[in-house]
Amino acid sequence: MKKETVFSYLEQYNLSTMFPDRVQQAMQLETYTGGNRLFSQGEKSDTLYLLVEGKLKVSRLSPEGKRLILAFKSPFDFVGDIEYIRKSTLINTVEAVTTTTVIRIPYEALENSMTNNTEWLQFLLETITHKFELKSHAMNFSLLYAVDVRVASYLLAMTPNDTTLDSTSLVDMADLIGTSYRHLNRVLKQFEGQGWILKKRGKIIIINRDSMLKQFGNNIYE
Amino acid sequence: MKKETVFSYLEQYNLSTMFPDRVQQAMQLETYTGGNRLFSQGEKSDTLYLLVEGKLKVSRLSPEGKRLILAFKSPFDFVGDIEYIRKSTLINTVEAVTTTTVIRIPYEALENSMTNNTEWLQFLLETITHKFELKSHAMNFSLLYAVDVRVASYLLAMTPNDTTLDSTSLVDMADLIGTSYRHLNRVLKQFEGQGWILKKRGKIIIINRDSMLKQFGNNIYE
DNA sequence: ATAATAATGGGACATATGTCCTTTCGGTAT
DNA sequence: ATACCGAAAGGACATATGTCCCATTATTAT
Repeated sequence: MKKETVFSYLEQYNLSTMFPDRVQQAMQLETYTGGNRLFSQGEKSDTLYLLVEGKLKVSRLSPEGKRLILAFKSPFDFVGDIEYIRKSTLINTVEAVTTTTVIRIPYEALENSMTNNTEWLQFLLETITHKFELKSHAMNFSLLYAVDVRVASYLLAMTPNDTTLDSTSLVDMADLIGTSYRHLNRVLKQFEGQGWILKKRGKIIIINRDSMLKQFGNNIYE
Repeated sequence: MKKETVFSYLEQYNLSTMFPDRVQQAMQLETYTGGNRLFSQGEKSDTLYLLVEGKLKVSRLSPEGKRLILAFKSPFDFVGDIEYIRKSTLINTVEAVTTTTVIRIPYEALENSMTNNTEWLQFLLETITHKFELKSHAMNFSLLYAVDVRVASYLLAMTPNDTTLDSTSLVDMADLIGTSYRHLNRVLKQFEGQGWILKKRGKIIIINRDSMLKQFGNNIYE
């Protein structure tokens, strides 16, 4: 793999012209291996993260100790942006799922040069608005549909090209969907009975995508 | 009641200096009586609304025809902001609950003068980030807690000072909480049995706020 | 290979919630 | 007052989902 730099990543996303040199110099690449935390909920926040390689898991522990997985993030997503704007402590816990590279952008570097940069503000606005819509959609979806629909939706969404879903523990999947591990298992068993999927030691293979789509309609993407 | 003007409302919220005269002149006050729609989901969007008097109900119909109530809005909330930024069609339906006054701000008026106004962009950013957090919180809440907790939370949140909740139809309340009318009734009955509330012709009177708080803890505000 | 251990799957039961439909109640017209 | 009507409440039942715990399968150490 070629040696990437902050600059080359920024170029890749057409962001290199938006940040003045001074700001770019404050950015640092950092790599986390699977399972490691970038930060934990409740901590003080001083860095904006731009995910450029790998996959992140955003979760949150309720006061009762129940874990909710709020999102999986893929490259070009930001984390820490909400906290940056609201100047609040970190709301969620974020950990690397696979080996992951992020660009760390200290809030401090942004405060001086960027708070009056309209291009940057517009960019942030679009980013966060998009996040809001995703969240809205997720919420509507989970209020509207029962677990089986959500499971199907998840499976279809996570395998746009491929047919095999791996590296996702079922426990995480349950926490993302917002159900219990037990019930997820029940639903998957049922899907297997329908001949839609195959379960094999954690991996799930979609063997009849069309039937699932037919059964659960177009709910996946709205 | 004194005759309010766009300007006087803007003053009231410290917004008068942010908008140049030209933009302020494009703004119009409009009043809707209870039950009337400001707009419906799917329509083309060309106006930003700033709610200054009254109460709005934001709802959405799923493809299957099930209605979700997404929020009640009170003065100083915006509607149409997401659509403004994303340049999308209207996502939700918004109607007046009580007699309601809004300031209509045509997107067109903003496009010329405001897209490079950093104060405005920062303001919007904060507004939408706040919306995101509210939505996040609502979603976590409904994934985490069962209907009874949500009902209690709703009751407590809607009566910060007062002890009586009226003018909210139970049907709407059910749709907001994300449950069926039938089940809401069941839960309210149970609350009545506990001596926490009294139901009387649609109105609900909280008669034992402390017990409810004790039972359902601090979940209401996080 | 065998035993020990951890991860995964599933049975049994309790409960929460939804659907459908009937009953009750308060208001209104006659 | 009586009869009627629509809204609100509630009964009965089916189903979805959660909890607890035991069985099964894979993984590791010996």
